[in-house]
Amino acid sequence: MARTANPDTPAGRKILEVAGVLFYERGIGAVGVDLIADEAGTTKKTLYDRFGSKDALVAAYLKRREQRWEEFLDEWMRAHHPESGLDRVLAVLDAEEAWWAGSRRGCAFVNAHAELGESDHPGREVLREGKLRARAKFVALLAESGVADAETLGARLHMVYEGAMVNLTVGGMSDAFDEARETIRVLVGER
Amino acid sequence: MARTANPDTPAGRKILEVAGVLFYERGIGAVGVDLIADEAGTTKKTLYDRFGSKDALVAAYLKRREQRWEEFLDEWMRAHHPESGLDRVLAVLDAEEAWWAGSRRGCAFVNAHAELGESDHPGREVLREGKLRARAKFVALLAESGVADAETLGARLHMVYEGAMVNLTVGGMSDAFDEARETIRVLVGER
DNA sequence: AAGTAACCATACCGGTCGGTATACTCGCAG
DNA sequence: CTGCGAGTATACCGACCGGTATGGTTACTT
Repeated sequence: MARTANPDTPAGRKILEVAGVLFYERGIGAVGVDLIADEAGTTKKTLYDRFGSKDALVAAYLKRREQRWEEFLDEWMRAHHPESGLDRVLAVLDAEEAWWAGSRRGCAFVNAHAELGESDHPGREVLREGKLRARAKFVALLAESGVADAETLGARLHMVYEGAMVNLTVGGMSDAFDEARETIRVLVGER
Repeated sequence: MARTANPDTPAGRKILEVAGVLFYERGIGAVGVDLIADEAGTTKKTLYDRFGSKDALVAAYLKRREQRWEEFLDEWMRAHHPESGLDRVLAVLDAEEAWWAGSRRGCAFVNAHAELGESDHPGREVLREGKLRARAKFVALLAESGVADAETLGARLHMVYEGAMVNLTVGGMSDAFDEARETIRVLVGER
């Protein structure tokens, strides 16, 4: 008797894939489990057999989203192989712009935070971890390039990066990422 | 026959006040009109007589929130009367920290954007305008102090400010505002 | 041959959602 | 005294919500 079901089956993967699109595009609360099951060509029964609850599916969606973004970023870095510390940081912004590709929905984690709030939802910890990992990525890129005080500078650059996302999506400022890149140039001290 | 009712009545004001707390604290989708009516000591009938629909009430909530924040900020400025351009900008961050006062729910506009998405909701324009006004505030504070290129610098500082909100609330980074103030000092060029 | 994991199909549950309907009271202005 | 705007109280509506129940079909394993 499997107390915690294994979601890694063909139907389970399809459900997670469909949920990934629907949750992000329409919001977590706005998408019902019936719709996800239908859209995935399966049934609610199977969804609950694989994931146990909607909350667990949401948590799986967030984890998967984080994982997919990191894979995307790694591949972007491999394809564009920026060399200087500054270029490597700026490449993260380029990758993020490409990652969204026109969607105005913004950061999935910020959106999820708005819907999950201060509850004890299993997905909440994923959000916090995701932002900490994003910050750590900036710090690591700077440290690899031998930048002094990478910790402090990385935190500042990450903050600019997060602000650009908000300004682009909520504020509709289409040049937010250009501004962010310029701001980062200033903070890194390029002249 | 009033096609668009006037919400500015005792019951209407009470409903808007209660909705302001509930929508922010629990999220727009998570709060039903029945709850708002109950909590306001009135009835759903009155709510619909005043506002016409939940969407309209949400839009009114967002407008009111924007207005209250600007009043709060003005009063904060009057009470603390910072003088230098830098101090005036930093005071906005101080005010924002005081404005939240411990809540981890984050920016009401960012949260609303997550729930309203790309629909044609009447509240969406309020969000975009709100962020533009926030940016304009930074620009104005710098321009008043005779800073050169206030437009560019103001946009950058505003971006840092928005990033700090995200990192504090979603990332749980409790020192986000301290980092933002330091980053702003660097960008303004204080030494 | 028996067991089991994975899956599909359908029906059902209690609860909540946004929104409407009906009918009544009160205070005030013409 | 009549009309009306503002308000209360309650009942109702169809739709949808997350979650469960029942039952049957494959296919692979032991």
